[in-house]
Amino acid sequence: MLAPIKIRDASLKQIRHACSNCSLRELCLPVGLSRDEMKQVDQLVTQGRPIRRGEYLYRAGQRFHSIYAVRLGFFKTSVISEDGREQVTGFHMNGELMGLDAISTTRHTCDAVALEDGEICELPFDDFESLARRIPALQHHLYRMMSREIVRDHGVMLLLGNMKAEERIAAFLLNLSERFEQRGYSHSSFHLRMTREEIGSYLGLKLETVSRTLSRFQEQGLVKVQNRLINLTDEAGLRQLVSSCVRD
Amino acid sequence: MLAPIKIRDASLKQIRHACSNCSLRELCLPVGLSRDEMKQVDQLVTQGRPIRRGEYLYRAGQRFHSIYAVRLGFFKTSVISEDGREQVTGFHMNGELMGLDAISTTRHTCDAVALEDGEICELPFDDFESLARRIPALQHHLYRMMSREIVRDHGVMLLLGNMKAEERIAAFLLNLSERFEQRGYSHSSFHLRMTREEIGSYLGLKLETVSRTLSRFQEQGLVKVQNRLINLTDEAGLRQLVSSCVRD
DNA sequence: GAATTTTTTTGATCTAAATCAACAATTGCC
DNA sequence: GGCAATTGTTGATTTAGATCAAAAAAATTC
Repeated sequence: MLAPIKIRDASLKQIRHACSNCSLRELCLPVGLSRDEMKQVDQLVTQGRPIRRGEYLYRAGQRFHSIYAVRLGFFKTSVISEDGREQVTGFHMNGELMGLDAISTTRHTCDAVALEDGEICELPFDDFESLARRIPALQHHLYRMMSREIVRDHGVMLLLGNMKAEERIAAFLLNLSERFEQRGYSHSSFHLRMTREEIGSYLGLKLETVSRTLSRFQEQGLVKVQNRLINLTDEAGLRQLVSSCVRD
Repeated sequence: MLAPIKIRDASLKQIRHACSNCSLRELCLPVGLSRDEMKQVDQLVTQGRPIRRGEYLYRAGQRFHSIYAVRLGFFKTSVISEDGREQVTGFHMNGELMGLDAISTTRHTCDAVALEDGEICELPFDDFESLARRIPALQHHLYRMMSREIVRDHGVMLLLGNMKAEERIAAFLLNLSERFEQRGYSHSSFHLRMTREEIGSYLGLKLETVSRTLSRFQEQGLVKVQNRLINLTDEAGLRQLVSSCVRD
């Protein structure tokens, strides 16, 4: 969830635990599976496939067979409008699922491309579904993951519909920070895998605005920017930016 | 799907058929259930409850128990940011589900309110889930409905991130038109159930901009506007607006 | 059905972000 | 390691839509 809708997500820590050290981590499955059930899921989850930067997992219009779990790396998904405008719909890192949008039409509705070398897990959806019928926790888990995607999208809608450039970028940085931290990386220092243009496309801004805003943040001592390396030097300040503007 | 991502939805007509005349229409379940399965679903789907205009189905933060199927009427869902800004996340009419966002956290993440008197069906989610395990078509159907919501949200993201006011409003009118038509109402003449402000909140515009744009459309002969009654007098023109601006 | 409140329209002005432009820095490639 | 291509920065200018304001029209309430 990118924009600050106030809902506590108590389940995060739990999930992180469950994901830490088993072969199911790429599914982020909560604990509670029997040894036998685990084995069945394992069989479904094919060995992670290495993916090179720039490689597409799928493109809009292609037939849908599998959902994809990021095991490693950084991906972007985007939709292209009739007249060729790109809207980045998300950036995805390990433990996150892609392709859920395709279930409804049995065709992919967006493109998914790797922004750095990585590894992904392909989950044939038919198999997943029938296995889910036998393993309630698995069924429930997918409902939860899809629901989470909807919540995330609503957050982006709030951001796009209501926030101004500074707020959007602050929210974006804080969101990345949080997600890196959840994965055991530094929350205050991280590398952007995407271009300014891609950030802009996600946030509904032009790349110049993204660049300028980052520069301004730097002047204000909120962040330190060296190319794509970001240092959050005043997280509280950023947080304030997100939730304070346009107060009435 | 609001913005024109080019994916054909072949299943719509089929669904409409299935929904036409059975007690499951509020779930929009595709055919293929046995008589016995139907009966089980029927038991789950409580008798539709009448809802008055202004009544809330749920509010953000409340515990999640059920998803809601609109049987009749017109609803809006919206998220409120920390500092009180409202983002309308959707308008919902009969056959559509609300509350899917709540599955992930077991708390509702948005408000749902009736914009006119109507009738809704409450579906206790736990029961739904266990029934879904026994009825594959039901399980699959919920995955599809959730996926569809994700696709729709991506369309809104495209609209908010890339389109200008005129395009947004044209897309919005065409989307309503299509949905009314799918339900057997006129596609060219319909009544807006929401205020200009609510339209604006959904589309990321101020109410003045919505009003002005509608007036301009009227001058251009694209629509006829009488209060909330809308007459699409040049659908082709509207369609062109949506897909032609900012061509490069 | 008169009075109050809410919603809508329209005009004037302002402003945040887009656009246009030029150059600098990085990255990737032969 | 040098060269081309991509990506990023910064400045000047424009503009779409926001904001402010006021009045008109509808809807609601008593």
